[in-house]
Amino acid sequence: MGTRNPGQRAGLTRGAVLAAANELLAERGLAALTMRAVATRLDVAPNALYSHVANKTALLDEVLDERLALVTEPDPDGDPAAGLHAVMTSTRAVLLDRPDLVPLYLARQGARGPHAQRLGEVMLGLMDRAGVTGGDAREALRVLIVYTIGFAALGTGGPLAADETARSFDRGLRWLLTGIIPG
Amino acid sequence: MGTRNPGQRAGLTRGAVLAAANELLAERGLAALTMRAVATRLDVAPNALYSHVANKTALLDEVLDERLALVTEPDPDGDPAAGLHAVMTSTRAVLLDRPDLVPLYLARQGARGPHAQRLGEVMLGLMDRAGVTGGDAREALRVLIVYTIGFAALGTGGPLAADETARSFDRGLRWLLTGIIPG
DNA sequence: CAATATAGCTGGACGTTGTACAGTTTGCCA
DNA sequence: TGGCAAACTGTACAACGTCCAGCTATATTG
Repeated sequence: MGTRNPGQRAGLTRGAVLAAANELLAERGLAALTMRAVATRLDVAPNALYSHVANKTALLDEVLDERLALVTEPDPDGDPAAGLHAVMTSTRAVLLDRPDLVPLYLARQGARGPHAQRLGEVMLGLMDRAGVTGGDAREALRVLIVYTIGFAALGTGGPLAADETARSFDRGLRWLLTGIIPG
Repeated sequence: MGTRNPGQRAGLTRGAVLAAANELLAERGLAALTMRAVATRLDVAPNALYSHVANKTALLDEVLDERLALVTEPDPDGDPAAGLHAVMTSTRAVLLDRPDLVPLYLARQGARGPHAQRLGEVMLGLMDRAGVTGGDAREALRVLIVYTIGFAALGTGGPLAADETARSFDRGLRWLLTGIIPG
């Protein structure tokens, strides 16, 4: 019953592999996210995954970017500072649901996937409407991203409780936004 | 010549193990920092390390904290904001010299060693002198640490050059400090 | 409809990692 | 001088990522 069917198609797809990886990550953490574990969950031999994913790094890259798809986009015509505030807050919340992921973003020096790119463009658009452009905008973008990812990384543990951490995040974020968009 | 002496004391010390780990990290990066590599460098069997270090995690913890000893302490009687600025700038520089280390700080949810603790107290002292106390001070401390470690993590790669990144860091840091210590 | 190519899967294996176990050797202290 | 604890060794194990060679069910072609 549960035994694998030698030489038979299991109907494995790239999406199924990704989904299994995500489930594993949510249920048992990053350390448990091994190729073998993903394969076991899909009732498949470990190397079968390599028909759909180049290697583990590539798999993680996709898990990473897929996560960012959950960030809610702000109203592009609303108040720019409020929009930026909303994006960063949402990003932090999304990352906080998978704390193990965050060190990976940093080890990879940030995300480069399509969803990450889209978010960056949205934020640049908001800044543009607030009169922050060119190099200044890119610098500010970097500051906001670093701050948010950093807080997601350090946000779960530590001596402060969750809501206190959320308040700290919010205060610092406002300080930054005030600096970026004065008045 | 290079052969090991079976059953003979090699004069290994905890400090030597730590030093070897640090060298390896500096010369070949985190991926090359394996127990076996450390042992080879000390001309010793891999498991000999376990007489001096509990396990690899403990070894890394000590490498991590040792690194923070290099952060220059500020004048405790100078201008508080300037002092905080100096500590964070120094911290970033120290971490930037071992970029591989930074994701580890984040994976461990911050540093807990004695040097990390000392730095925290110094910073709290500066804030106290600036009139920021209690929960406000702890929140501000967290914000500054997260920002600095985050920037060290994302500071090396990316589209901007090193000096541009340094300038971004400085701008954001000033925004935060202005928020923490107005006027 | 038959022959062939191909993509998806399998078993098995390799090299590397962290670390446990048991034994041997050494230096120190009673 | 006898013995003991600490330091070090060889050996081994489980788990990891990933490669290779085969088998097979499906898709493609004549």
